[in-house]
Amino acid sequence: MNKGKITIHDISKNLGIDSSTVSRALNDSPRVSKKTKEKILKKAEELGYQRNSLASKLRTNRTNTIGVIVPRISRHFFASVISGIEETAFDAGYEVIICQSLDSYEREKKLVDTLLSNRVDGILISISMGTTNYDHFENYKNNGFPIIFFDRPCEVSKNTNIIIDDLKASLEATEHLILNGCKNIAHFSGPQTIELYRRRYKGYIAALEKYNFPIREEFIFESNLMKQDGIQCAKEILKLPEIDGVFSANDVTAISAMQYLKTQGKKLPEDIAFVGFSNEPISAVIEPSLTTINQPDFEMGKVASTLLFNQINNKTVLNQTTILEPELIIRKSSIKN
Amino acid sequence: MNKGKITIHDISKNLGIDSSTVSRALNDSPRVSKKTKEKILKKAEELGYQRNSLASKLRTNRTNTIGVIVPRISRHFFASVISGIEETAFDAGYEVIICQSLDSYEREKKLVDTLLSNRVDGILISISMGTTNYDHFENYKNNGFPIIFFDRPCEVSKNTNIIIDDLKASLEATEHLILNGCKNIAHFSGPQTIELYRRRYKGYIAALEKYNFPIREEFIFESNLMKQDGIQCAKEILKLPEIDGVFSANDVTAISAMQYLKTQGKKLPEDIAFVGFSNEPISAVIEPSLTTINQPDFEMGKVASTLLFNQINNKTVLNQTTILEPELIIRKSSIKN
DNA sequence: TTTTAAAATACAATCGATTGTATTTTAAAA
DNA sequence: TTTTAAAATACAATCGATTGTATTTTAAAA
Repeated sequence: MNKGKITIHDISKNLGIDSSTVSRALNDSPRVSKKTKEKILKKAEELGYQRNSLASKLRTNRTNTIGVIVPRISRHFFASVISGIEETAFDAGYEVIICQSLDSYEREKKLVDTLLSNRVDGILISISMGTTNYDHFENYKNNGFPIIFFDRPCEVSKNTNIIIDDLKASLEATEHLILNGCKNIAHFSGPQTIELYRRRYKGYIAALEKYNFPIREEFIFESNLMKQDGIQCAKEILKLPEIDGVFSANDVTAISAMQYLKTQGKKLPEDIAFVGFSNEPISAVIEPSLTTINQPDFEMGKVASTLLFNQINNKTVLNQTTILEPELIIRKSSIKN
Repeated sequence: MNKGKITIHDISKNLGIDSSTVSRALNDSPRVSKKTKEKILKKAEELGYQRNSLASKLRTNRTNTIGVIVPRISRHFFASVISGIEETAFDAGYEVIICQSLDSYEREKKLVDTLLSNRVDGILISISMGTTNYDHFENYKNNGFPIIFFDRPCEVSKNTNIIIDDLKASLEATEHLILNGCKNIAHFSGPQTIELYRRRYKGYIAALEKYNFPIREEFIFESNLMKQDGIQCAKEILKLPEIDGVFSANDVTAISAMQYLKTQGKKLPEDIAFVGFSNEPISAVIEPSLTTINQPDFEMGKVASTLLFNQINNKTVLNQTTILEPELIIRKSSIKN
C-alpha cells in the first residue's frame, strides 16, 4: 500500500504546520512549543514516520558513523575489539559499520573507498596482510580525515597507531620457554612485510640474546600462519630433532602444529614445549592447553574508538602510538615437569 | 586544506560543463560524448573527486545496501553465514552492513530501526534469543519491505525463513547415541521460547520414542546454553549417575560440561557420551573430539542473500520456508568402544 | 487598551547527485 | 548552402531533512 515512505512534509501537510517546525519538533528543539511538539510526535507515530538518515546526513554533513575494517570478524581477537568499539560508540551515539578485508589488499582498498563515499566520520582499521601499499590512506590522511590503526599499524609516515607491546610479550614468551628448560627454541614467524610480525620476531631474538643462546636461522620458519602452515612447520621440525620448544607468532599455527606432532607420536610438552600468541578460545581447551599471550582486545577497541571520537570532535590529529600491555598466560603446553 | 569535499559542481565549474553532464559522464551514460567523458574523468581524478553516496542514494531512492543482523559475529556459524552473504552481495553489487544484536531484544529493535532509517533495500536477520515480540518486523513486512529470517526463524505469521532441518538432525544425533549403546540420554536444551530449540528438543524426543525409550523429564536441562550453563548442567548430571549420554543443543554447553566432568574424574565417552550441535571449530580439537551437527553455514548465507536480492528486485515476497540439510559429524566423544 | 519584547512558527535556501525536458550543436541529407 | 534529424549538452526540478532569517503570535509591561 504505503509505498512511498512518510516524510516530514506529509506530517507538515497533514497538520498544516511548516516542515521546518516539524523537523525541529522531531529533534526536540526548544524553538517549538510543547503543545505543537506533542501534536507532531503523535502524528508522526500515527503515520509511521521514520526519519530518512540519508537526507539528514547529507544536509548536516555529519554521519555520526564510523567504519571499522578488520581482516576477519570470525577471529576472536577482532570480534572482541569490535565489541569494545561498539560499546564506546553506542555511548557516544555513533553508528558502526563493520567490514572484513579477508586480508586482501584489493578488498581493503574498495572498503575504504565505500566507507568514504558513505561519508563516515572516521575509520578504525587493522590493515590486511596483503597490504604493502599505503597510498589509499595517505590521500585521506593528508586531508585531515581521521584514521586510526590498531593491532596491525600503518608503517609509513606519521599515524595514530594503537598496538600492543609485541616485542616485550615475545621476549617474555621466549624467556618463559628458556626458563622452563628449552635449549633449542624454534620460532613460527609471520610475513616479515608486516611490522607486527617483525616485532614478534625481534622479541624472540632479544630473548635468545639475553641468555646468550645462538640464533639459528634454520629454527625460524616464516609463513602466513594459517592452519596448513602449522602442519608444514611441524613437518620441518621433525627433521630437526634437537628442537625442544617453539614460540609461535600466533595460536592457530601452534595448535595445528601441535596436533600434527601428536599424531606423529611426539609428547607435548615433554618433547617439545609450545607458546602461542593471541589467546584464541581454542587454546584453553586443547590438550595440552596452550600457553599464550593474551592481548587486551576489548580494551584496545575502547581505546581506539575513544581516540577516534576525540579526533573527530576536536579535529586534533595526534599521530601518536599508544602501546597496550599484553599478558603471558601460562598453561600446560610450556611446562616440562 | 581541502576541507570541503569535491563535488560534481566543482568539476562542472572547473571545466565549464554542466553538472548534469558531469554526473552522466561519471556514470558512463551514453548521452555524453567520449571526448567529454575523458575530460571529466581526468579532472575528477585530478581533483580527487569522490562520489557522495548519501546524495546519490537519497536521489535515486535506492541504496544497494542490505543489512544483516546476527546475535554475535564471533560465533563461527554466523561468521560463515556472513561470508556467504558477502560473496553473493559482492557479485550483485550490494553493500552489506553487519550488525550484532548480542541476543538483546532492545538492541535488535534499535538495529532494525537504524538500518531502516538508513534505507537499506532489505534485511537478513537471525533473531536474538531475547526476542519474543515481533511487532518491529510486522510493521515493515506489511509494507512489503523485504526481510528474510535465517537459522532462527520468525515464528509469527508468514515469513521467508531459511532454516536447517533441526528436527531431523537432532533425531539422528540422539539415534546415534542410542545405537552406540547409550541407555539414559540427557538433553541440554535452549530456551523453549525459541522455535529452533523446540525443534531440537522434538528431535530428541522423537528418537527416544522411535526406540521406545522412556522420556524422563529430569534428564532434560533447559538453559541459555552459555559456557557457565554447561558447568551447571554437568553438576546436575553428576547427581544422576545413570546418565550415560548427552545430546546438547549446542557445542559450547557440551564442551564446558565435558571439561567440568573430566575434572571430576569422569571418563569420556566411556562413562558419558556426548553429541553437540553447530560444529564449532573448537569441537574438532578438544579431547575427546566432539561429535556434532555441521550446519551448511556458508550455503545458508548464499541462499538467504540470493532470495533477498530476488525479493528486492522482483518485488515478489515468497513467505516460504527453505530447509537446508545438516550433517552428523561423528568424532570420538560419542563412540564407546 | 496600546506598546514591546519574547516566543513560536513560516519562508526559503541548501546539502550533492540524478533525471526528464529543453536547447544547442553537429553532421547528414537535400 | 539550407534543411533536418540526431547527438550532445544545458536547464531546472527533485530526493528529505536542516537551519538562518523573516514574520506572526503571544504574553508581559506600560
